[in-house]
Amino acid sequence: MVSEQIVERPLVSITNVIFSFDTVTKQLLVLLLQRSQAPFMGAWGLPTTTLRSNESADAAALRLVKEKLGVHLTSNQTEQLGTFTNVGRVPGQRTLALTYMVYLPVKPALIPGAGARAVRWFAVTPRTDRDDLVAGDLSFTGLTDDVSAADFYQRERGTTQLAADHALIVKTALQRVRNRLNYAPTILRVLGVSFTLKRARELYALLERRSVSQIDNSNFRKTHGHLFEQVGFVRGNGSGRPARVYRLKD
Amino acid sequence: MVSEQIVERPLVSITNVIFSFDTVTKQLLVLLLQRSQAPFMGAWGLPTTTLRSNESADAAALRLVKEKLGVHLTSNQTEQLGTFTNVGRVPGQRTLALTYMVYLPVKPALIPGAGARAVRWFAVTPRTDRDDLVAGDLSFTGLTDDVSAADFYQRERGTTQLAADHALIVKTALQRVRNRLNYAPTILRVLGVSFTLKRARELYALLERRSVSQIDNSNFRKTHGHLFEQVGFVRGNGSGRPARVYRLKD
DNA sequence: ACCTTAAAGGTATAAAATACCTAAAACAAA
DNA sequence: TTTGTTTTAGGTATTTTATACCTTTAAGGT
Repeated sequence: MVSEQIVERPLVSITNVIFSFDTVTKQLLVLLLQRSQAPFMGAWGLPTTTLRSNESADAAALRLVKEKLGVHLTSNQTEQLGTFTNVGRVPGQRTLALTYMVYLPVKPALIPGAGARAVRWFAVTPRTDRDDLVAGDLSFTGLTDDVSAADFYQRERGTTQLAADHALIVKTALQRVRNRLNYAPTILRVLGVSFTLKRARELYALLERRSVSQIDNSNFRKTHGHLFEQVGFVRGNGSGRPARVYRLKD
Repeated sequence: MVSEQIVERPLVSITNVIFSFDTVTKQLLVLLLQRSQAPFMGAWGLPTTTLRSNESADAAALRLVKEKLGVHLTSNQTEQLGTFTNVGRVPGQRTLALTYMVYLPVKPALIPGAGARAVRWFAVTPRTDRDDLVAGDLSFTGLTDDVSAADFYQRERGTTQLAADHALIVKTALQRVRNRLNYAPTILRVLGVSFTLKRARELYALLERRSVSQIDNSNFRKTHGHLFEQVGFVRGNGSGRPARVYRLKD
């Protein structure tokens, strides 16, 4: 456990892929901020902090959300994604990234804090062969689907790309989210603690790169119904019968 | 990325769950060693080393295998499992564990190295509600299936248990291995670069807690055949038609 | 020649997923 | 009260996939 040989200890950072949902435009969002410090000054990247001696990585991920967005979350709204340790991933000090996925049940107002020139929600925009992150005039190609992690670090990366290996981290996150859709769709937490099946189908459609109409209401209940449980009714949200409200089981 | 605030940096360790297979007894094995140093002196635990400044965590996991077993592996025989960061997981210095799963295609002879009083292969022994690790007179209860990670650190742990949170790590590894059986059964690498479908079914039976006869040969080909590709024939290994040899696709 | 074991194919049934449909419920607005 | 809208909640028919079970052949051993 504790090998007493002297090694220079790396800096341990926590990096979050924070997901939210825009109920108006029906877009899945990821939070990026524009760095105002070296390294990667001016570049857009994922929110990051440094692990403190008295907190677990999970706690640090929650603290990071609190600091950047003022939102207090509990641990079932985060999931460990992976640890990125490539030696050259950040210039200067050796830095490890312990990464987490965070599902925000609200879409809070954004105020650039310390270390950030700007902060924005980027819409996850699935293309046929990749995902893009789009916010108005700004756009990042998450990563082409078929590029392996090993290849990623070999590539030249331009100034119009995300800081460090954050494109790889986002790609990994989306992969994980898609894998889980059929047995543990925790991404649905971005819809709030409870949600209608309509909304759930919209999110599935987006991530599975198909249109909402391609996901049959009746069949969706049959195949995914066991993942949800009912909590009550919604207030009439317009015309038509109000949709029933569900939450994730377990 | 680099927050310049002064924090005490944790020790970053690499911990491996090394799997192998005994072709005679048809047992899935995990390597444990008995520690000869504090902390947890005398306790059995997973092989661990400290991350060096000039290597990635993946490289360190491979180095650890080389140091403990003298076997040189390449990166497609390891997979990141997760990072364990609970503040109290190790007494003394704050220590993070970056954990990997390693699939050994051979079962090398064991020599206790530095820091170890003994080293042994433990058979993964599935029970109805848990898995045990068994080596002759020694036995450890991996962990009861229904104990969550959060609960794990709350519990009192006796001296007859694995060091630190290694029981939790092993449990997590077995969970992962089982999840992947139907789409990416990398655990089959313990059978070597190539293997017969008979052997594959034996390993599936073990992990799915059923008998080999319950897994129909013909059906197994139909449902899992797409995961394998043929490489040739084996030499006659006894009586009967020699089994064809396959390897994992992709 | 005979035994053994895996390969390689088959069929019949069961279970799951999908396409498509109907009727009722619950509201808003005319 | 009637009409329109949208979801609920159920249905059936078809297709696909998984499972149980069986037969024949291949390729070795003795």
